[in-house]
Amino acid sequence: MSTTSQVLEQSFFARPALVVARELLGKHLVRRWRNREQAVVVNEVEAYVGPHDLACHGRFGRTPRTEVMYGPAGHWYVYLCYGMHWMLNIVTDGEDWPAAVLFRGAGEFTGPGKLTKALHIDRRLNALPADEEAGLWLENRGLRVRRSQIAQTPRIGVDYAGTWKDKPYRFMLKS
DNA sequence: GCAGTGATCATA
DNA sequence: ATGATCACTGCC
Repeated sequence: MSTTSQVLEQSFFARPALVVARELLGKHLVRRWRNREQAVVVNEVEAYVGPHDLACHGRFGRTPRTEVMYGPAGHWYVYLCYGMHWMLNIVTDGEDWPAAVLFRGAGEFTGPGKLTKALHIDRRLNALPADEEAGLWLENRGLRVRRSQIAQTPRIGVDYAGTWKDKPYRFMLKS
């Protein structure tokens, strides 16, 4: 049993989105909000791998919204979807390469919109580094995830993405 | 199956 | 200024 708890640094995220996504399973997403701290185990993520990925927001190039994806890894990318739901992503890869991992589920919260609502996440976190000062960060608390515990499927809600809609870039912890 | 909801971006 | 689109959710 591990007693250590390591905050994930930028170097963890400055790798390909597919690698980061897989390794985020079993890590703890920690939220500090109004002097309370809540930690949930990440159990569902999706990788958006770059400008050639027809499901990735970076496919249209730099815009005000996607600018943060072109910046350094380990920063939050938060945007509003369908006028109601905040989507939480962490920027991956190197600078000038738009890629990110979407958090779809953690702890008892299933669905990206329900997760952000439960953790009080909105655009105030956009473009902030994932650290304790921001009030939202990731930790390795020593949970082991075997490859046999990971399920991989196509991503959700990207039917517009041509052949990229079928890429198995969604990673889930089997229960 | 589909309405709700509003930011974002292209077009003008 | 306008219109289309949207990495979702909840209710029919």
